[in-house]
Amino acid sequence: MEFKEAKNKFIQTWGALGSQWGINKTMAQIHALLMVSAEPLSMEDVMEELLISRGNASMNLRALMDWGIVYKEYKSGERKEFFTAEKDLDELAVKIAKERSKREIKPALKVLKDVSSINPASSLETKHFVEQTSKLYDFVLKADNMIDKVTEIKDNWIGRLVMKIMR
Amino acid sequence: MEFKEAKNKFIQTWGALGSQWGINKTMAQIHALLMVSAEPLSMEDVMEELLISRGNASMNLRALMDWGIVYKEYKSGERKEFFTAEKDLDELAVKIAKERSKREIKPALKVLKDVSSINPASSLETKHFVEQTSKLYDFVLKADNMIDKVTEIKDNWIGRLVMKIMR
DNA sequence: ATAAACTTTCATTTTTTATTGAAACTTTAA
DNA sequence: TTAAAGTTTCAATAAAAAATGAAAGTTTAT
Repeated sequence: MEFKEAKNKFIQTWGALGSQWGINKTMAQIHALLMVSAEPLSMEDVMEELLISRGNASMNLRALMDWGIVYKEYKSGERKEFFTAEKDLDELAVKIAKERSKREIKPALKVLKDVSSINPASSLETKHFVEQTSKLYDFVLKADNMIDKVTEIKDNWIGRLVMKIMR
Repeated sequence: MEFKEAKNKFIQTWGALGSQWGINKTMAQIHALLMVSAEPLSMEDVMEELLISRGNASMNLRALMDWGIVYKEYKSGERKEFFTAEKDLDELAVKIAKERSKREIKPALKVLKDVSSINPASSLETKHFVEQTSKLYDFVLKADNMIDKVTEIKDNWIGRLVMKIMR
């Protein structure tokens, strides 16, 4: 396998993985492309490499910047904007985890809290419902807190140690 | 908010969360419904509650069983099949994690390994590519191993302790 | 053996999600 | 200022994913 083929395979795979995890394919592909590009790329470059339209490139680059995992760069003497990906993988994981927590888990938690707070006095059915959703609330809350904690591990002596023990 | 409303809200929310994480809406909704049902439900019950077709119910119940998070039950005297969800949340999380690891992460790892193994001798561009994809391979491998480990935590003395310290 | 009760399959249709591309907008250099 | 270079927006379109429903397939009781 030579470079071009490998690069393409990587981008396709990353895109597919993205869609399986609720991130749109193009967004994941652009990110993949920027990850393995030694130099910042312009929007034109991205369009050409991935064979996508200007609008698509623009929208997904914006989305990636909103997630904080792609940055704009300006080259002196050039009017165009250039883009680079966050390449530190710990940083990348932390940003993705935080963003998904904020966008998806936190709102879900609110709903879980609400629905588990109905008056369970009435039927057996209701009791079971309240019991299950309460457990789920606790569980999701714990999982979400764990994300916060893992996020801090690299600043944290015991955390690193623990990760070594567990491996 | 009374029971029916709360139940519906829970099912809708769980369904939406599912699609954001690459699980189809109906599949997540059926799971939600079974989670909060005190009694096993028949396919008919599921169809009625969620207003979905027989085919849809059948396919998604099968998928949930393939994931190992919904079980068939037979009631004596009844010919129909009934379904229940895995209600132990630790067990649920472990099964989902293992399944996604098997279906998505493992294949992605294989690709990462392949593409990072091309000969980097040639250009600077190629060197950077190999470097980045190798790092990514290591990172994803570590993350995947972590899933295995977390999976075992509840059987594991030091793991539980660690979780307490980190919280 | 057979027919009633029930489940599965899959070609077709519907719904949802992503993409295009051209017009509107913004920025910059002269 | 203005026009060239570049970017964003969004209504229309295309592509992908999910759902339907009727026919085919199973199972079970008699």
